[in-house]
Amino acid sequence: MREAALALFAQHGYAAVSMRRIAQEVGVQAGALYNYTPDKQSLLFDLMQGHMDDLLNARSQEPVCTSALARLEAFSRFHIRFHLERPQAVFISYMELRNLTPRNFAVIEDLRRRYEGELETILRDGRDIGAFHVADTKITTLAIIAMLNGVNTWYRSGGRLSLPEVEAIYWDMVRKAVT
Amino acid sequence: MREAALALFAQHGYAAVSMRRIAQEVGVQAGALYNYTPDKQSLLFDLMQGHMDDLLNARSQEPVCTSALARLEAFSRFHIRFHLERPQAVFISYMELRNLTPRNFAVIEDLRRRYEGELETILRDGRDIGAFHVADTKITTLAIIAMLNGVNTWYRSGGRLSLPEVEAIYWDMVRKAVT
DNA sequence: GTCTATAGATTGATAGAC
DNA sequence: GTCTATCAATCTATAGAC
Repeated sequence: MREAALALFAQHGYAAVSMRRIAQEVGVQAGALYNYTPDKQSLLFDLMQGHMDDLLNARSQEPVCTSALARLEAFSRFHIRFHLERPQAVFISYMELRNLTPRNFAVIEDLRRRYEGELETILRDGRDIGAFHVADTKITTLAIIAMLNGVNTWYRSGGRLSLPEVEAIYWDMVRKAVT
Repeated sequence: MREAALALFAQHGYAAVSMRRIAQEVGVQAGALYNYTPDKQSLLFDLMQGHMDDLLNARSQEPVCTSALARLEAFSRFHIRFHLERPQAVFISYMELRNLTPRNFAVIEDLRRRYEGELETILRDGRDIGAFHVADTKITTLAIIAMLNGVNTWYRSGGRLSLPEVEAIYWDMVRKAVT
C-alpha cells in the first residue's frame, strides 16, 4: 500500500489521488486499505516521516571525516546519492508539506531542520577555522541544499552522466562556492 | 478571480481548491466564475502562462551587459528580484506542473526552457572566452537556477536581510562556483 | 482481513430565471 | 452577468457479511 501510494502521490499529488485509486494499484477494494492505515492523512505522514527517518539514519551511519573540506565533500556526495536513490519520496516530502495537518507538519519540519543543521555545523566549523569563506552559514546551508536537490529534477539513471560524474560536478561547484 | 485562485492554489494546491472556494473568496457564487474561465484547468494554465510570459518579458527588458561576469551578475540579480516579487506565482508554476494537461504542460515547459536557455548562453559564451570554468553548461545552468530559486523558500521581506544583501550573498556564491 | 454496500459530503460544470 | 438549483460523478470513511 505504501509503495503504491508513494508512486501515485508523486505522480499526481496527494489531493488528486483517491483511496480507490491506491486500492486499485494494490489489487484490493478501497475498504481493505483501512486495515493498514487509519486514514489518508496518516498514510501521507507515514511516508514522509519514514523518508526523513531514513535520511537521518543513513546520514548518521556515514563515516566521520576530519578535515572541513572532507566533511563537506562527504555531505554533498551523500546528499546527492541518497536523494537520487528515492526520487519519489524526495518529491513527496517537499511537495506535499502543505497537505499535512499542522501537527504532522511540525514533526516533519523538525526532522528537516535537524538534517539541515548537520550541514550548517560543517559550514560553521569550517568557517571558524578559516577553511571556508561564507557570508552567512544559514543561507549558504539552504543554498547548497537547494542546489543539490536540483539534481532530482533532471537526473535519469542510464543518461549521459554517471552518478560519480554528477557527484563530482556538484561537489566542484559546492567547494568553489564556499572557499 | 485570478488573484484569488493564485493565492488559494499556492496555499492549498490546485487539486485541493474547489471552484466554490475561489468564488467565496471573490464574493460571488461558483457558477459566476464560468463567465471568466471555461473551466478550472484553463484557470490554472492561464496563471502559469501569464507568469512565464511576465518572466520572459521582464528579462528581455533588462539592460544588456557586455562582459561575461556582468551578464551573469545581471541575470542572477534579476532572477532573485523577479522571483521574490511574486512568490505565489513562482510556487504554482513549479508545484502544479503535474496538474496541467499534456498539451498545456508542453507550452509551459517550452517557456521554461527558453528562460533557462538565456542563462546557458551566458555560461557557454563565458566559458568559450575563458571567463568561466564550468564542467557542463547545461547542468551548471540547472544548478544555479535551483540555488537561486531556493531563496523563495526562506526569504520574507522585513526579515534579517534586505533584498540587496540577499542578492549580494547569492551572487557571490554563483560567481565563485563558475570561476 | 477482504468483500459489498452505502452513508454523507463535496466536486466541476450546466441550465434557466432574472 | 449573477443568481439559485441541480446533475452526475466522486470522495473519505464506515458497517456488517463472510
